[in-house]
Amino acid sequence: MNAIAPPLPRPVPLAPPASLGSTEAPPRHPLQVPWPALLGPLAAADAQALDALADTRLGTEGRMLFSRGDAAPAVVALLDGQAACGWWQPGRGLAAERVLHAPAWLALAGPWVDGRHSSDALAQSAVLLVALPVEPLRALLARQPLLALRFTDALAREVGRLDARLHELMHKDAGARLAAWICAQSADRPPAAVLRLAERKRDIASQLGMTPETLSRLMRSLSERGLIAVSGYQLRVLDASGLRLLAGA
Amino acid sequence: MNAIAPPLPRPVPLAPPASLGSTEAPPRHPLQVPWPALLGPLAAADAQALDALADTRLGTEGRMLFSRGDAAPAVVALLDGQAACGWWQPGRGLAAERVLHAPAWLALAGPWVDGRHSSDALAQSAVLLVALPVEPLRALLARQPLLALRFTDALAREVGRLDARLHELMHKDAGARLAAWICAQSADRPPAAVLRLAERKRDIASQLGMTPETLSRLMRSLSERGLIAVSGYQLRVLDASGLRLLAGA
DNA sequence: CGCAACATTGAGGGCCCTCAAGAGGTGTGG
DNA sequence: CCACACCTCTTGAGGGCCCTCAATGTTGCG
Repeated sequence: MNAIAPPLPRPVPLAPPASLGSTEAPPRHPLQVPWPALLGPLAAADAQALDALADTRLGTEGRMLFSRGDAAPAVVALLDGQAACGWWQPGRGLAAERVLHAPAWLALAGPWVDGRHSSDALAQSAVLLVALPVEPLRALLARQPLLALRFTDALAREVGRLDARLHELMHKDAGARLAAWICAQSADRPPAAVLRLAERKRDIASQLGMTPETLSRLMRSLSERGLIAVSGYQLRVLDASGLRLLAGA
Repeated sequence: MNAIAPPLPRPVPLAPPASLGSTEAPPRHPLQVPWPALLGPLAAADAQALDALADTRLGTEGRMLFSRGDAAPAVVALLDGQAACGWWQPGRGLAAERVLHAPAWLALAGPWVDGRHSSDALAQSAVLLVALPVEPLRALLARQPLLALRFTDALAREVGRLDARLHELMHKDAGARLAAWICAQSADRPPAAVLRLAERKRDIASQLGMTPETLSRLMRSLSERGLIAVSGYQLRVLDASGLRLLAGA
């Protein structure tokens, strides 16, 4: 049928149901943190100052990193591995609202304003985290205004992303959201490149606000209409303009 | 039936269909800007520095304030009046994604990061705006780190609000969203106070991601079940705990 | 009064969720 | 090596939520 390549094993085979519960004491871990990837271009002195505050930690696959309502005394970034933020429902697992691949901010806004995490977060692989305690960070930013502006920019980007997702969720149907997502995924790639899905399909569906069943049906529909070719976790865009049309942009 | 008081006229009788198009040159308008309401506690010197950058403008009811994709050279706040941000659909009007009552930020993140507005904005009454050109603002914040932190906080609050809305939209049905909205509206009020809806019901519905018809039906349903009492634009909560239960929190 | 905009109410239907069953892949233990 | 457990995705059947379309009632204004 739509042969691309033999299907590959799934991206991150989720560990046995995450055992919520006690936070095992994580080992300290000296490391060179890639601040520019998180905050943009940075003065060397600023990077060193952040390093001085930084507290890096390891987490094992399947571990709960934090939960909604937990005290959030530090801004947290993901330096290595994969993690999902969303809503933990007992018996149903974590409904992912966003899946993060390092390097990325895991908790950027929550600690800043009300000191609470606003979602549950789960390690989907072994992860390496870095935490910046917010009070010392505030003090640092009060001395280094250019660094403060980098955080402003990062937060503004976050607002933009959330705004766009909210807009899509309110005004587009499931098919359009999927088409838009595929377009976004293949945006900065060669036209006919093979795209490898980096997350479980159920997580993709969850982030798009639909069920895995609906995602599967829509994938088949797009495939039958000749817009994409799918095989397991590999995907190729066959008709980019048709996809954009469907996406309603 | 559920008598509270005679219904009052609607909040903001929307002007004749907004004439998109040319931006009439708005008059300058000297004014004391209430920065603390927008940014939190501020040093007097910082407030004066902002005043020096501020460019206040008047807008008439029904005027388009900006459109999606427009260049956004300045951060904009609403100082007086009412405005709606959302999606302008030719022939269908503006689907409001958020309705703002002064004082509030109208465009806080967009100018910061990509210099584009991410939504359409419409004046729902006569409005008074204040614009802070982003480049001079950056320069100011680079000199006044405490002021930069105030912007960081404002952006972090914005992220929190968007995050919460996204979560509700993804996981709650229309009834739960309405119940949650009513709870939020009556949060900081005496228990049995009469609540006056400050926006058109179609805008409330739009912000909650539902149609006006669905909102109307749900209002009637809540009213028939004795949870609230509605009369026109007045609303009273009769069973707060029942509402919270319905809201799923 | 006539007109315009809004809200309400009803009828009908479509999108997408829920539930269930089956296929394919992986790791484990006998 | 095979059986088994367990996870994933897929596919189908059925139904509910909510949207669309249309008609009616109300309010405010010229």
